[in-house]
Amino acid sequence: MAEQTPTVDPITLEVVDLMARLVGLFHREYEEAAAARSLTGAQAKVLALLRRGPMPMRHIAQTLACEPSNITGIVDRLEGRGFVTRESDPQDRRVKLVVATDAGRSASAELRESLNFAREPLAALEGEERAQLRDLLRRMLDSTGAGTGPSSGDGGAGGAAKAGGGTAKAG
Amino acid sequence: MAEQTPTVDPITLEVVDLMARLVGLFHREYEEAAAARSLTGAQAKVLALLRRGPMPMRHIAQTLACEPSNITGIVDRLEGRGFVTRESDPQDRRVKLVVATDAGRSASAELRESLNFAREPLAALEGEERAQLRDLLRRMLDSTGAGTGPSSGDGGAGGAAKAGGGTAKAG
DNA sequence: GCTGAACATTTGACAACCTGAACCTTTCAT
DNA sequence: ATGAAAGGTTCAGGTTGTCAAATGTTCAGC
Repeated sequence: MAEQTPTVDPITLEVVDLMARLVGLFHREYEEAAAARSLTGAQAKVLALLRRGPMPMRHIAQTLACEPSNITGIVDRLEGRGFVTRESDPQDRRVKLVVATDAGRSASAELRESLNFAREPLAALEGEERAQLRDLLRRMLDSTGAGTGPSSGDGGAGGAAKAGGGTAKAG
Repeated sequence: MAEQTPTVDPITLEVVDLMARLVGLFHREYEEAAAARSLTGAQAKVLALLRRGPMPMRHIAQTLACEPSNITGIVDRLEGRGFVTRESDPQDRRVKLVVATDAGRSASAELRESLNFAREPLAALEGEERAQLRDLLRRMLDSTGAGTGPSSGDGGAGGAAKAGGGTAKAG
């Protein structure tokens, strides 16, 4: 906090700007792909998380950066459609493990494969450039220690964060 | 559908994965920064769009990829807090131009500057590497024709897309 | 000039997402 | 055994988003 950065590197600013547009693109693609399978974005994210195996609700909430009470509803709807089931953890009966059903797994897999995001914009780069990009991104992410865990797997379009009723009080 | 792409370039896959994590990070940061100023993500996005000048509601809806009726509500709340005003376009009285007030402009500017995302992960890169990253991202985005227009300016974290009631019918 | 199609915005109903506080059950330390 | 702590759920309340049906405005064609 002691450091004053009144004017940021102009290149940095532009990168942030590009990133914002990329985020927009990615987010849109993801929601559309989910909607095409009658899933909402949030439901798809949870389902994607479950591809690695059963997971306690609390862990889901942490990964998605939202309140646990929120997950309850999402899992309710997912369960109502037969995409997941709740099983209580024999180790700790407070915990409920959310498990993807076959339908859930295959829906998530389909969704992941339908994500054209990879092919479209990335096709504009040469092989070596892609490797360059990969290295740069990797270094950025490593620096933040933003590891959700093992990386490859979910195509989750990102965290949820505080937005709703709380701080923002409208007229 | 005719094209078979069973196995994508492994580097591409990894880039997509890294991108997804980055998108998540960015998204979260953006929402947090907005919440810190008592704004929701959607409100911040609209405000960011308005940094370039007044804009018809219809255009806002197009840029954010959502229904115009949705914008009505967001602008309502923004207006209720004195961040924007509605003025009818003298050229076409059907159109309402949304204009950011001084408060709105400065809130958006503050938000933009508070985005630590730039400093944190981007600090891990050298100056030249940042330029490299910028060029690569630029090429990716140009290829998709995802130009909202002149690029630099808004920090809008992206589109909205279908999520709600429509296709997803819960139990 | 008048009529009707097309457009921009709004309204209302409804579903999903999200937070925050209160509550229940289970676990664990004392 | 008792009480604090943790995992989930429920409930109330606000925001975002969709869709369908208004309302007001513009524009083409007659």
